[in-house]
Amino acid sequence: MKPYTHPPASKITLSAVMQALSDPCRIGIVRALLEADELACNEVPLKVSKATRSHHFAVLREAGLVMTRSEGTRCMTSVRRAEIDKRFPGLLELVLKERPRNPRSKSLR
Amino acid sequence: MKPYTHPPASKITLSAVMQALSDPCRIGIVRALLEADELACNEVPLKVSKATRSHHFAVLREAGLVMTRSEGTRCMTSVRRAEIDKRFPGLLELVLKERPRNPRSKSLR
DNA sequence: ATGATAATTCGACGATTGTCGAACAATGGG
DNA sequence: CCCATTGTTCGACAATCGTCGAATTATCAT
Repeated sequence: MKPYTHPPASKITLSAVMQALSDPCRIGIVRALLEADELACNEVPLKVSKATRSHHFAVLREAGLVMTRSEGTRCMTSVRRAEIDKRFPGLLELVLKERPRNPRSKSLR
Repeated sequence: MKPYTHPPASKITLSAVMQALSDPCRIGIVRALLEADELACNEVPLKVSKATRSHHFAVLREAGLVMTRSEGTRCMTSVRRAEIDKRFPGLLELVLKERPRNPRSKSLR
């Protein structure tokens, strides 16, 4: 099993969070997580390899935006909603409101 | 003189804005601008060269966060507050609330 | 045990980024 | 007209980033 590490809420910085959300792919991940509450890496529709997917999840995790617990062979990830809402009120609403620019594309980027 | 170009509000994307704010230096610029309403590049206290400073302002401008008008030899820059507030409500408040982390102070509150 | 499934780790790669000094351009003041 | 002030632009550089395939680890089901 993997010992996922998550920074404490007090260590989460605005710039790190912004950096994590600077990639449209990761914005899509966070939005999907917000809408589904909890998802395995697998279940987020992305057009990237699983290596890249894993990388994006790690970036979000290290920025403090998401929390991952491993369940069997899957890794269930969810947004640290309460903590983020408390520290950066309104931020997650921005992500939720952001609709993909291209109405043609169902999966993000 | 240079014709500063600014993207229309409709072209401003969340990821571009996040990317622009992913640098602590640029977060500092935006906060200073929010507090002062309008500033010349010169007047923002930064520890970087003027070339880098100019670069940061360009990034913020191209992301749609700020607006620059040239007045004499100075370039006066301000946050596009109304447009950003409308498109990304709450975002600028996050920047304003973010206090620079002082390593000396244990608990802010 | 064997195999299937899920995710991480490991190079590697091109692209982008933040930084700088130096050169350049535009303006206003004597 | 010269010159100081203010920004921009131009390489250049190291560092980081997003991406991938391949190898690896971990877990579950048979």
